[in-house]
Amino acid sequence: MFEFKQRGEILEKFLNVLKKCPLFAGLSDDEILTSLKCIGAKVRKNAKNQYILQAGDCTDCISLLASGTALVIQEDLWGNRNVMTNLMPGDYFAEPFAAIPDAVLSVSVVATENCEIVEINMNRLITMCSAACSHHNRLIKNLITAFAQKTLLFNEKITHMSKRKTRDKLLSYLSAEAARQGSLSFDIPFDRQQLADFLCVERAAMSVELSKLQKEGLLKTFHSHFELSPNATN
Amino acid sequence: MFEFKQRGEILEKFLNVLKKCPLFAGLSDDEILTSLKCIGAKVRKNAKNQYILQAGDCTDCISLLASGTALVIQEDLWGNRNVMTNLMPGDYFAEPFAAIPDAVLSVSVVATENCEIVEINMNRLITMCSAACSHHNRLIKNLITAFAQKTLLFNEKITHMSKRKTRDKLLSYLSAEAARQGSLSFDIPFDRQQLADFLCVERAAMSVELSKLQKEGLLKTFHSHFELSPNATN
DNA sequence: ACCTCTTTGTTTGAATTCAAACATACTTGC
DNA sequence: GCAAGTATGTTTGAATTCAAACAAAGAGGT
Repeated sequence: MFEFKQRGEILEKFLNVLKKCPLFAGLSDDEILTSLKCIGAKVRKNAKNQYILQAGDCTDCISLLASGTALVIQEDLWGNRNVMTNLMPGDYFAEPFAAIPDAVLSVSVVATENCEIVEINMNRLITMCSAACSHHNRLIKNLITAFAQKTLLFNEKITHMSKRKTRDKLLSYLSAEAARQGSLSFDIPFDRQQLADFLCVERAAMSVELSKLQKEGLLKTFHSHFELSPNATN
Repeated sequence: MFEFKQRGEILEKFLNVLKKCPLFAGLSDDEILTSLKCIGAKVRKNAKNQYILQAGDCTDCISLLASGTALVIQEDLWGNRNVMTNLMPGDYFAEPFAAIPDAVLSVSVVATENCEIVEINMNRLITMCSAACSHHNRLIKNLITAFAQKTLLFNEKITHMSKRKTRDKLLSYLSAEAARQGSLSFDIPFDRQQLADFLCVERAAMSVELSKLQKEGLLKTFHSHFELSPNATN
């Protein structure tokens, strides 16, 4: 754990990722680094399979995934796992819990690869600094947009989950993913078990449906790669 | 449709509701009215069963429900209805779509009673007014908190929906509602069909489960009133 | 009071999903 | 190269849900 005290190699490394994060949209490289210093961002690392955050924890920081991949999950007492979202470099998480004082995490975050995380204190982010730096305004607007986009993402997940049949959940998710990536040929960020946990169905039943869909010619898939036939989205 | 040009009877009528809205937390009555004028809030009315907003629409306004009740729903081509949330006076909606330029509504909002709605332009809300009124800062912080709470609300819904069995979905939702209302005896804002659409199950199957739960002594219910037995939350 | 419409609970057979196996291919580490 | 572990697809019977129909109770209007 260290602070962004000065601009060094390690900051440069993250800059390319942070630039892609909607939180820093419209800011120059220098403004991003100045902001991180102004806000007092910190870096932490987590090894693969470690919990980055655990349900029951409290946090007042919005976390940015700088490298690696992770999953936001919910686990119940019987070991059932619900995958809320996947996290890629540039994604942020824990922001709603950080924005509400003393909110207890209802989800856990698990590293699926070795991860580096930039933590930004939410209070310092939304409280105007005394210097009233000009980009701070921009940051706050970006934060609102980021929240809105996360809400839409959950909206989408609910849309998929609201379908009654495994087949329809799959097609709903895969169509949305194709739309997001702008191509009928795309990779998903899940393996089979994770996809099943994301859609809240049995992996076995899902495998059966994927096989059927392939036999019917609606799609082709190999591991995490999918190719939808143009009429699969009807 | 009219604007908040001056403080009049009609504003007073809404004030009691708006005061309860987290968006205006920490603002005095006068500050709320000043803000609404500053931002240029407008009022619209919708009769029961009318669409307040429809999927496919665009809006740049966050909407506050001032009176009446409504449902945020998704409908697919086959008439399947997914109830995203219910809306009570003081609740707000459409805010993620208003916060993202040109975002198309993926949900509809239907009045379940006659409704009055206060519409607030999102751009004017998040853009500092030239007067830089002191409460504007507070409003923006409130907006961020409001977004965060909405995200947690969707999180909860996903938690309920992620349960595989109707019974578990019911218990998950009812326990959460009891916790929210701070009592094992409470009313829900849904009738049976709406609750089924909220949990994404068949009303018939849900009715059967509710009967079973009553026979097992885990709860009592009559219409929208529920009483959980203390061991129902295990 | 009467009729109609709405809401809720119940029943039934068909369709779907669950849950637990198992087989196969592929990785990973030694 | 080999062994152990992981990921994926398949199969099976049991459990659950769907979908449609119907009955009963209640609300609302005339």
